[in-house]
Amino acid sequence: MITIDYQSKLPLYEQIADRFRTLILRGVLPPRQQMPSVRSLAVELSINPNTIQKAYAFLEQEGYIYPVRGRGNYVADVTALAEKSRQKLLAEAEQLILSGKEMGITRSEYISVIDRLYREGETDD
Amino acid sequence: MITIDYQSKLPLYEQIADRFRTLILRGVLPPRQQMPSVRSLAVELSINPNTIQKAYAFLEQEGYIYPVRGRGNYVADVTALAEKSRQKLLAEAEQLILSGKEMGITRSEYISVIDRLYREGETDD
Amino acid sequence: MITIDYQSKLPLYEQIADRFRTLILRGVLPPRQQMPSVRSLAVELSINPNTIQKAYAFLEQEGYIYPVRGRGNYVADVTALAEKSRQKLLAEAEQLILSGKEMGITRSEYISVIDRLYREGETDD
Amino acid sequence: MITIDYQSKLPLYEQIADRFRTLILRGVLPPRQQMPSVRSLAVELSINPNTIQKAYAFLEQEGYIYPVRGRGNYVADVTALAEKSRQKLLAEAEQLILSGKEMGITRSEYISVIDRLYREGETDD
DNA sequence: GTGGTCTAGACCACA
DNA sequence: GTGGTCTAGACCACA
Repeated sequence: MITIDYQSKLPLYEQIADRFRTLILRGVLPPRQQMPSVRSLAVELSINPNTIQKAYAFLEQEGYIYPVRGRGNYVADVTALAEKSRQKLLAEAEQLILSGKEMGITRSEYISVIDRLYREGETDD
Repeated sequence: MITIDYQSKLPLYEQIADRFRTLILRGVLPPRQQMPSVRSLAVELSINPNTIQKAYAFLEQEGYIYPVRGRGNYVADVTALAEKSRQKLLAEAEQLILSGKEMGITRSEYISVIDRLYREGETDD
Repeated sequence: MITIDYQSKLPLYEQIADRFRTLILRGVLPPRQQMPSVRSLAVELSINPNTIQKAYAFLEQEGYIYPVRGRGNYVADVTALAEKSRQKLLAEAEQLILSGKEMGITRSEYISVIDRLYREGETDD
Repeated sequence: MITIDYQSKLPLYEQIADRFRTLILRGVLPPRQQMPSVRSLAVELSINPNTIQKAYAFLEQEGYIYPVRGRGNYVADVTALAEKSRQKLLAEAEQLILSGKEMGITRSEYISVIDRLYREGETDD
């Protein structure tokens, strides 16, 4: 479920938090589901429990999970967060596309990238 | 020409290198133009010459600038680098768009963003 | 393992990087082995940690070592680099031999040097 | 006769001295021939006369040229130097070949390089 | 404990 | 004046 890339420039705790954010936003981990315990995950990934703790602290602070005294952490209801995350992605894409425009990437190039990514038999639109 | 954001998580030398990369790729700093001297820029930005030095070392290593003994650093011919940078931007955009797709952003949403950014009287395509 | 020549014209960081390159290419430092920490090596060689840092930064950039967050630097798998290094040595030898030819060194002189160096009971060929 | 490579890591004065050493050792500039004047060469190469001066100072100190008060610099008789230079080249080649041996370059590889370089219709041996 | 960033400041080679 | 190297030392993030 969680994989660590030791070559990555991202710190471990951020990699872990990122991964959980995605899993939660996509509903793979649904609301009210229990998160793996800090210790079990630390063992599973062979990393320091402090690092897991730090990732969970961020997730809690952002509203992705909530702790239950003596029982562990649980996935929160993230409907609001999902919308916020969507907006953030769109804003980032806009920035990137603008940079590309300045580097000479044309409208058609972007359109064809989008068409390619949205093809594959799906009808997201 | 160069501004420093002390709030940013990016190290100073990287901010400086990033900024110069953009200026060079966009042709604001054309090939063979002399770069500001390490010391003058250090004074101008009120940061340590070592930090400028480090930024310049990266730019040199990446092929954006070249040193001339006893005279300073000069902007290199970056046609090849520009193409590489374009590819990188497209790849990043692809990643971002894919994430957006997973978060429920539709094809039309992306298309309308692109249309908006490419309108403005220009005919890049 | 590492020695510094203060008479040399080569900067310290380059001497250190050179030495490690050799040790790694020859397999004395095998892949995945931990490198001495920046600080311990600085103490051992009585030079500034920044200088070691610089040497390590080069080695990393060249692919000889890789950093692991919070744990230190480790020797990379350098099979590809070894081949590249071999090619470089051959090219340098070619240049040198050509210069020698121009200075009147004969084919037999070179052959006898090679025979002497490759004798010693070994059968590299 | 002399070309400057501004990309080279070698300082200009060393490039110039190197080039003259080669020309003198090969007899292109024979003993007692006058060297180009410092000023004329500086103009021709568009570099600072101090740099030429420095190159000539090294050449004089090594015995390749000698100054005649009020008349300029002249090529010295370099028979002895040629032998010394030959020895140096052989020693360097030996070092390089040894390194190559350690990197797995075989005797045959070296032999074939030498054969290739000494073929070309010449009979240096 | 590990590396990464940065400052202040010195000293040097080169042109 | 130009960059390059190095020291001493501080401070920080990460594991």
